[in-house]
Amino acid sequence: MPIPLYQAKADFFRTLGHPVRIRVLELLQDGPLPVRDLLAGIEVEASNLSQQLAVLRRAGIVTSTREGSTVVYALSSNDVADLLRAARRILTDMIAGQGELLAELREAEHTRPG
Amino acid sequence: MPIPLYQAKADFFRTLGHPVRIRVLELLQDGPLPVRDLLAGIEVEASNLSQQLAVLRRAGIVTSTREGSTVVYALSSNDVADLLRAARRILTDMIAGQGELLAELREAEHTRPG
DNA sequence: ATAGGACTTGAAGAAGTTTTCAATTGGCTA
DNA sequence: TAGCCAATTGAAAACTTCTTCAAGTCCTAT
Repeated sequence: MPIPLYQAKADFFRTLGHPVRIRVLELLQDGPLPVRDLLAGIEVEASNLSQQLAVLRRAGIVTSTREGSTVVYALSSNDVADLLRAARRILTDMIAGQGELLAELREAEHTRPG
Repeated sequence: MPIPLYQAKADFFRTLGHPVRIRVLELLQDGPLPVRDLLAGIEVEASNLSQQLAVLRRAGIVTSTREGSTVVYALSSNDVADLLRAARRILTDMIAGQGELLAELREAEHTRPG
């Protein structure tokens, strides 16, 4: 019994839905990095970062390989970078759109609808 | 104090992270629809659908307009449709990738690492 | 005004996720 | 092999989201 595609999509987006996980993916967009560097770039405790990396690993979004005493993470597909770019575009538009909405709302306070 | 972009992104993805919400967005990809039609296309109680529509509305991803006694929903930007397509592509790749991974794992059971 | 249909809302409990801390593993060097 | 650093794990508590149900709004027709 295969998981329906809409469920898989929802799971995938839910996996992206955490600020630490987003920052990890953004940092990995320019190439693989050791945990040490992720830790330096994100304000979070080591054990919390590890938990979030585990979520990304379980979802198959990143891969980890041990190199000596450090562990290096990488995006498992560069389509993920595309997706993050698409999301940035949408968000930019939406924030701009909300700016307009806000302006309309402010106007509405003065020019009450008839 | 503006919300950091990585937080906005995480919130946005979290909003997409629910099977009913994904199906709503998929149904709206081809144009606006009244709630009645969404309800016909998704196996969920009316009140549950309403709750999920409210989540999408609050996030600014869909808009609703009342037309007589029915309410019509639409995507607020067609970039959302692009994003869903990007997600479908990634998911397809990932599922294929996981097929390979599975094959490797099965092999590993027989050819134990030395 | 009343009834009925379409949709939404509020609130409470159930279910799921996140954070945190202590304990643990794996590798390196003395 | 002892000690250390890097990273991970398990488990409990704190928090958030989801589902459900009863009650509510808004429109249309009688």
